[in-house]
Amino acid sequence: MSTKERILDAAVTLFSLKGYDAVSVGQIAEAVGIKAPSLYKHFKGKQDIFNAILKEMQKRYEIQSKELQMDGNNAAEDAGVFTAVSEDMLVNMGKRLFIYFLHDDYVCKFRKMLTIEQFHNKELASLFTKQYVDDPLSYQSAMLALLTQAGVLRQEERKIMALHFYAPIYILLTLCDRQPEREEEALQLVEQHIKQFSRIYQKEVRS
Amino acid sequence: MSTKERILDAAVTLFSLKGYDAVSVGQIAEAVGIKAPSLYKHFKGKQDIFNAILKEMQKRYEIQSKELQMDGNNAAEDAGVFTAVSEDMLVNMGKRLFIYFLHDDYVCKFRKMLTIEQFHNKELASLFTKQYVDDPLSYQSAMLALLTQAGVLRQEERKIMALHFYAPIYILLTLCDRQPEREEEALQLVEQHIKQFSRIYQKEVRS
DNA sequence: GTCTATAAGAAGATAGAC
DNA sequence: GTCTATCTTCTTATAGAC
Repeated sequence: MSTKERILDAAVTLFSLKGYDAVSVGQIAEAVGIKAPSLYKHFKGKQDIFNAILKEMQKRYEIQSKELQMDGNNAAEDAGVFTAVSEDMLVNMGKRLFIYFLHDDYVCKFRKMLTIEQFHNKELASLFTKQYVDDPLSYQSAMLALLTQAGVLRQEERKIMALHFYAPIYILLTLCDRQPEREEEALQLVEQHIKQFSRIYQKEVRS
Repeated sequence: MSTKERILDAAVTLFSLKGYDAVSVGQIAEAVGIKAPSLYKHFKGKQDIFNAILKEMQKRYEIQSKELQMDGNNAAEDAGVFTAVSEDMLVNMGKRLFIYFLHDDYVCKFRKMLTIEQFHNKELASLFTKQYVDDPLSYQSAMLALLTQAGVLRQEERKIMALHFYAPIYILLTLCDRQPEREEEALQLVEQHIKQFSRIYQKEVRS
């Protein structure tokens, strides 16, 4: 790992814990194992480091989006076939999403950093909403629409259905960001949530 | 309004926008219309101002909790009577909760401040979770249990049911904190969400 | 690319006049 | 209770030696 990368890594770690303003260039340098002035050979300044993190993260996000969409298309194709096991499919999908978002080191730190900095300017606010609200909702919406068309789930408003699927996962994820000691509890709730979600949205079998 | 109160007001406004570390004592003083050293006649220091905001907000929260519980008990008693209009009752309750949380000036600023500072220490993390996750969930859970017992809603896991009711409201609330321009859209989604929530959780009338 | 030395400014906080 | 003046420390950033 190059020094430039190590600086970004140390910076995102500190920013995710204390926020941009509470972290000094000296602290970043110390975490890397160099002195503050050496850092200016790699970046123009503190803001430049922050921008580099943003740029790097957006690059990773785009790559990850494409991969997820591929998985999604596969999962969606599966949905048509395995109508019976749709609950397990949803549970696995949800848990996988949850664990990935929670345990991927860079993703996790970046999310915390954005959480702290989201009110700082409009671009950061938009970025947060895009990555953690709009994109997940539109992705889940598309997936759930396929399950509806396949006749597995009830015909309900798609967007709201996606909200019912994603919002509980989101609130539990942000809970874990804040209190990692409650991760096990949260993971169980995610599982329970999805099971109950598929139960209540299932097409009723006449009793 | 006393100078002490005006300092707290200016401080919470600035903290909710930029976070504790990005705000200087001088900026707070300027917002109040005094010079920085004058501020030290009212508070021991910057941290003391922050603590006072915290204390004040917890006082208000406890008062508000008691009031809400009273409303809740009333609403719950109503629930047994008006089984037919339970959907409207839920919609009104949800929208009222949403609008109160979103438009009460101090509540709103304090929530943003806590959002920014939640990772700073364990007490702030616990406080955030209590006020915006655990307490609302346990309150909603109690209310929904009464609707279940009254035979209006299906018998499902209470905690998850509360999560399905509250999580969408929570995610839309945090969206509005970040992007107030999307408030109208969010409010419509809240309404749609609750209507769909009561539809899918309703005891099925045999077709 | 790393270091030491250092500039230039802002920060939190105190002393003491009024 | 407010002010000016001041202290000390920390901050970002640069200059220049190695």
